[in-house]
Amino acid sequence: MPELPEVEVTKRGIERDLLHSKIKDIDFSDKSLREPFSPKLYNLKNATVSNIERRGKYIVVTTDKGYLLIHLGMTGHLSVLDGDVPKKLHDHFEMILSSGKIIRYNDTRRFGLILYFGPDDSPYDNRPLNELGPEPFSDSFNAEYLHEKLSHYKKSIKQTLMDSAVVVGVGNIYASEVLFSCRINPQTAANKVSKQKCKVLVDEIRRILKESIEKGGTTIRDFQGADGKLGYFVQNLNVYGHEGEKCCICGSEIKKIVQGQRSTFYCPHCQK
DNA sequence: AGTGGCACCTGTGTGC
DNA sequence: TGCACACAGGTGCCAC
Repeated sequence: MPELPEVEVTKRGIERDLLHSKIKDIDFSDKSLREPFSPKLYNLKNATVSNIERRGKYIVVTTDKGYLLIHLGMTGHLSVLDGDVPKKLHDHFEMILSSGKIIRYNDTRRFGLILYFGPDDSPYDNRPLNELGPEPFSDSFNAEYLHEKLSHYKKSIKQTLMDSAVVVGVGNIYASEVLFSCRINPQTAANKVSKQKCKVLVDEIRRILKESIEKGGTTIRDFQGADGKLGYFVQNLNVYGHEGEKCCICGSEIKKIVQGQRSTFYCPHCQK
């Protein structure tokens, strides 16, 4: 489901109900996500939420009794619900707020991650957050940085853009879309991408992610914001999922290839 | 240090 | 209709 825009939309969706509110109770299932749920999560009972941030594809909830780190994996989803909504299949975690609302986490494939960090143990100082590359919207993500970083990688630019040590938040959909916008062939070796192209990459990554956030993210199968709304950026996808269709620029056929066990979509004519 | 392959898990669509 | 298989928005670990 979620790349950076979808996580940002989710974060904004829970913010109004969760920020400055009190967590009355915590509940989680006995099935584990990427890691098992820790009983320490109960430390968040009666905690007051002071901050909610997105870092890469992670959501960090800060309280006076510790931190909650949430990753949505492939199929994770947070919703804000009224207290009397019954649990559904694959609901695995929830915070019951003193307002009566519930923040509930559903994750079909359980590739997500929910971790607790103590008040004196910032998640920013620990894995996985401390190994992440720069935020795409930050000043430290610029053409100079990207060009230097790419020089270390011989693998394809597409796979390299999806590497969270290089830049966070660009997943399988937006990697294809960004490279199409930049007219870069996804199979190009990362260390062969010119500094000029790096400048274009930085600009296009920012533009596309920003536009997607504004449209509520991309809904391919099941993504929805915390309010249940679907994402409309799917209408702006030019290549992802468009195998066999005509390129909107040149009219030639969009191809699908596999790189690192993930599908890549591109226009062989526009992206040389 | 970088890289490819695989693992984690469930649901859905396709082709035989 | 049933079955086998491929594939899906992510990430971490392993051996090379």
